[in-house]
Amino acid sequence: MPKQTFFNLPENKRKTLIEAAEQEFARVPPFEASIANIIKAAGIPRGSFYQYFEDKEDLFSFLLDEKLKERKVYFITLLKKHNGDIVSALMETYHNFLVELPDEEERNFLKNAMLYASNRIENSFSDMFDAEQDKRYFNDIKELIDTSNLNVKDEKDLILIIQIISAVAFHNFVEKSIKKLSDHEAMELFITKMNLIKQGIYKQ
Amino acid sequence: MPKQTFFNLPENKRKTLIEAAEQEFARVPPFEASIANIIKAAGIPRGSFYQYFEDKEDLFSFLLDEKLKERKVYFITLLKKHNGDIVSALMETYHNFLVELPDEEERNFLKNAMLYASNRIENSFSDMFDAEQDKRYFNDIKELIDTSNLNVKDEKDLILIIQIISAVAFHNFVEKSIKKLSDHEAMELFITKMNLIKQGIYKQ
DNA sequence: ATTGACAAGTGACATTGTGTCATATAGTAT
DNA sequence: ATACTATATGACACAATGTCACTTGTCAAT
Repeated sequence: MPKQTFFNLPENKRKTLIEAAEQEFARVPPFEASIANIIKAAGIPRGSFYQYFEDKEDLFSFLLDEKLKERKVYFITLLKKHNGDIVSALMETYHNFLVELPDEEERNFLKNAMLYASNRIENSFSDMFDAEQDKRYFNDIKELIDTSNLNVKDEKDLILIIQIISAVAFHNFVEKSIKKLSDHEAMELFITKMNLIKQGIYKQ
Repeated sequence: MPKQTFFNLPENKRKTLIEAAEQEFARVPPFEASIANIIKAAGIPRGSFYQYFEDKEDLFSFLLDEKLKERKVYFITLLKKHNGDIVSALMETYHNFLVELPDEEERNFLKNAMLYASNRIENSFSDMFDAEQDKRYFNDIKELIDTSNLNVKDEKDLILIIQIISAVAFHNFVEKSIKKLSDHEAMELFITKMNLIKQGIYKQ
C-alpha cells in the first residue's frame, strides 16, 4: 500500500502522478517500467516518490487494484443483466474487455498486467475470499448467481467454477496476445471453450 | 536463441554456465535475475556473456525451453501409461510436478517461470501447433489420446480441450503458490476442478 | 507573533546493473 | 609465416534505484 503521505496529497498532484504512472505501465510491462520516467512526467523529485511509495511494485499494485475494482463492479452489473447466468455474464465481460475498452492506455495497462503479472490477476477472483471488503463482494456475487442449472452441491463448488472459467478466460487472452488473434477469432475460441466446459469434455 | 558461439563452447564450460544461470533463475524471478551474478558464479568475463547470448531474456528462454521439452517427453510417457486418458495423464503430471520433483533448484526455477513468465508457459501447449518440431510433438500426442469418451467432433476441439485443462492446471499452481497451499490441498482442488470439467458445469 | 515539533519536499550521491567496444588472443587454412 | 576469422576480455559509458542529510511547510500552543 502507498504511504499515508500519498493519500494526503492535494487532489490534482495525486491525479497527475497517477496519470503519469498509468502511462508508463501502459507503455511497458511492470518490470521494465522506470520510476525515472514516471517522476519526470509527473514533475516530482525523486525523493518525493519514495515518500509516497515503497517502490515501483507498491505503486503498480495500487493501480492494478483500482482497475480491478472497477472491473468487479462492472461484472456485478452484467451478472444482474444476465439473470445470474455466470457464463453468459463472463462472456459479455470478456467481449467488452476485448472490443469495447475505449481507452488505448487502459487497454495496454491491463494487457501488460495480464501478460506479466498474471499471478496477481488470476487470483483476483480468488482473493475475494481472503480480504475483508472482498468477502462482501463475493457474497454479493453469490446472491446473484443462478445455481439452479449449475452442477454444484455447495459453495465450494461454486468457487471452483468461478476459478475455472476465469482461468480459461485468462488463458484465452494470453493466447490472443501472443498469437495476435483478432478480437473476433479470440471470441470464437472463447465461446467454444465455454460450451465445452458447460456440457463437459467427457461424454456422459 | 543463444548465438552459435555458445554451442561451440567446450562441454564443461557450457555446463558450468548453465548451472550458474539455473541457480540464479531459481533464486529470483527472471526480471530480478542479475547477469552479474551469473557470470560471477560461472567465472566468465562480462564480455563473454554477450558473445553467447543477446541478453538475459535470451538465456532465460533457452533454459525454459529445455525444461519444457523434458516435461513434454514425460507427459507422453504418462499418456501411454494412462491408455490415452488425457485428464488422468495430466493429473499424474501435475501430481508429479508438485510432490516428486526431487531437485529444489528445478522446482524453484519452474515456480519462478510459472509465476512471472506465465504467458510463455501457458502457451507451451499452444506453441506445439506453430513450430515445426512441435507439430510432430502434437501429432504424437494426438495419436495417443483416446478420443472415444471425449466430447470432440474434430481436431480443433481436441486442441481446445488441451488448452482448457492446461489453463486450469496452471491456474491451480499459481493459486497454490500464492495462498501457500499444501501439495495435498492443491491436488484436492485440482481433482475436483477436473471432475467438474469432465462432467460439465451445467446440468444436462 | 513566535516558537517548536512534526510532516513533507528535495536532489546529490553511492551503488548496482547493463550492453558496447577496442584490443588481445587463439585457431585454422593457405 | 601469413592472413583471416572466431573468440575472449574488462574498462567504460550510461541508466536506474533507493537513501539521506538538509530544507521547507504547517499548525497548535503559548
